[in-house]
Amino acid sequence: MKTKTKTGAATTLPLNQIVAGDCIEVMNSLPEGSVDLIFADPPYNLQLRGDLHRPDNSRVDAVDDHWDQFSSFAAYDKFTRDWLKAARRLLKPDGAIWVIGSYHNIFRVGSALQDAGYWILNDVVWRKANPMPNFRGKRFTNAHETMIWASKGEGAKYTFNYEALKALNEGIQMRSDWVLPICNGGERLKNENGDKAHPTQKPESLLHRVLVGSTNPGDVVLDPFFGTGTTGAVAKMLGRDFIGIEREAAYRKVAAERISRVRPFEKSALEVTQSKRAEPRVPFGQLVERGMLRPGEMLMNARGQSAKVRADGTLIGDDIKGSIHQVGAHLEGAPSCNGWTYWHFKREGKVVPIDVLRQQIRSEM
Amino acid sequence: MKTKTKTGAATTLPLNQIVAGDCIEVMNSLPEGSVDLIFADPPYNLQLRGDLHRPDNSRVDAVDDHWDQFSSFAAYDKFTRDWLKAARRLLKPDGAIWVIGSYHNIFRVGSALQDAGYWILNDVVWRKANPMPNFRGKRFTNAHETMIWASKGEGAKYTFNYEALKALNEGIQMRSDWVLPICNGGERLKNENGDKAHPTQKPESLLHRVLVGSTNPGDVVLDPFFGTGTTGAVAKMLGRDFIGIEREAAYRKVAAERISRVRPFEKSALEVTQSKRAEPRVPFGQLVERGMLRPGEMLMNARGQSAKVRADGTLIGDDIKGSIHQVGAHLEGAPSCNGWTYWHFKREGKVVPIDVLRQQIRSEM
DNA sequence: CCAGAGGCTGAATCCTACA
DNA sequence: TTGTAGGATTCAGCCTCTG
Repeated sequence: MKTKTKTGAATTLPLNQIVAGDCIEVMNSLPEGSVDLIFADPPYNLQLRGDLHRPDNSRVDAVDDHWDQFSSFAAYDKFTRDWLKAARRLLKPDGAIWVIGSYHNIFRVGSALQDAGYWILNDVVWRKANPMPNFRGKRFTNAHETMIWASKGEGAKYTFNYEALKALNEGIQMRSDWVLPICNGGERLKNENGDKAHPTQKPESLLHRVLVGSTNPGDVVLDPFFGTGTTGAVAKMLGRDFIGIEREAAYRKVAAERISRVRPFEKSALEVTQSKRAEPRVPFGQLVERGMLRPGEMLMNARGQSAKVRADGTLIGDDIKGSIHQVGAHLEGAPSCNGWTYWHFKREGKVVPIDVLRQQIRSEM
Repeated sequence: MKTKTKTGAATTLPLNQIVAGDCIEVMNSLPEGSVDLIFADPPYNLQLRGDLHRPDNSRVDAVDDHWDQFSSFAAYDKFTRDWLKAARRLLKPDGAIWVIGSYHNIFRVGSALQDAGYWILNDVVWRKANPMPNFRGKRFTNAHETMIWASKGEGAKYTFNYEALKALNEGIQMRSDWVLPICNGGERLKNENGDKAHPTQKPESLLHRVLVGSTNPGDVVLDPFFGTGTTGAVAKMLGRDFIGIEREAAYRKVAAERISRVRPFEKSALEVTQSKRAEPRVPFGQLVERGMLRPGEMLMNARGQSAKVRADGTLIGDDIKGSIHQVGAHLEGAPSCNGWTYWHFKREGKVVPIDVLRQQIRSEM
């Protein structure tokens, strides 16, 4: 994939590769507006507690000193603003971002997202089916993490495969709280010592839902904090291209091996339940032009009211003329109306919705 | 209750009263370090655009009240910082605060809490059992709100009634996600016209859990955005003292009447029992997300017919696609079909019903 | 009196292609 | 760019009404 930029940034995307380096520098080297989705699991243990260090590495001693506390948050905020800015430059106009975090950092991230111009679409709670208990009994079991899903800005388009997510949820629209188990068992990557390879490896089920819901096959998904590469592994399974950025060589190695073992799902299984909005538009007038309905013929609604079809594909009722939608909305006193399901015609004694005729035309297209 | 202050602020706490006025001014007039718990439900700054209609064309009654209008994030942030500062002054050294919000405002609130020196103990998610759906199918159902629980500062003491909460939760450690119904039915307060008295009344079950968990009988609980007084009503029931602050006379009136009707300490029957469904619903799609079945894998029925699993948890057969139940019903020519027992998959040469996988998921929940 | 159908409603940043 | 118009879109709980 090649792209021209005026900034002199690299013109080639390192698709399905893990790039070594600092994510801000790497993102700034990639072409503007070239990525469909960013999934980010940023670090949050940046000196927020315990031994506090200022950016210049001098130690902060007073733990309850407001100024020092603020300065450490300030360092984290700067880091957050910087990578979010670089990420936003990379996104296509209709791209989107997901960021995951816990109460330590998610409020900083959410505020920075809004300040950077992103437009929050949902916050989604990952409700862990099997979290670690709070052993000391001093707080609630920390049983969830928070994800923020945002478009590039107010009014920007974004991908949302509503029907696919509804199908994943047995026909009920997907909610903002997702119950999924944490990553353990065979999915949890181990290093040579048998220790876990990464402290916060995310489950593939989480990424599956994110990618099915907010990308399409062939989309480019970038993860600036790649870690052990869950994003890349699931992207490969689902026929999406990924770009991973990771500073630590050890993580890159584990991730590369992991992804090389992934077998993509076959292409036909990636086709997903489509929305009706994706169907081609059929003007009602075509039904008249094609002789499926005759000018002068009467259509009926469920209440027995009727309107007459005119040669130009409009309807005329007692006191109104207009499109099938307009006349229906008028009769119902409603702000809008789907004329296709509202109006019916008679054939061989049966009352049939005109949508049947639209389906017939679509099947011939 | 009398308290000395060096600021010249009032020396008497208006216990079990609803104070009229701006919450910042009122809080600054009260003695420093005099309150055990603050529960705050501040304006969410929703920024709604046009009207929204349900698919049946009825109009959604939006929260368009003047008190939720802010000109910018900066204005909202200043408001937040100001009331959080006044609140912190009021808290005893071992006091704590709860703030509830949605993604529109909670990230601003959380950052401001941290910047003001509060120490976040947990974020707690209220998972609504019956949220309003997303009518246009453009986002996830907004099915939760977030509460932040914070102590006065790092290392500060706070009240946490671990055992009481564990008892409330049928002997299991209370988690950071609470499933509770929204406030409707007889609990929802109405005005003379029969309209809801307040657009965002919180359920008593929510406050019950907060107060049982983080206060003791006789503690002073302050609510700076009192509204119709859920905090006061539950505090009275539970033998805590409350202080309400509310600008709007209409809300104060409704709240005062409500609280006067409350009889303290009928401890039973308040907590809405967790509808612990014996058999929680498991969407078939979860088997795919969790890697128990691969997209592209074939399922078989008893007659040897098969269908292919897709990435969104639907099946595709020779001439039909849909849920496991729909495709099964189609193949049988039956009006319905239990796909869980109808479909089988192969593992290690054996043919196993997919219901085995559902049982596995349920055992982990 | 009970069962079932039908109506109403809830903190919501809720459309988009084409002229 | 902006305006117009096609037409797609909902879950759970409680209340009222009807048979």
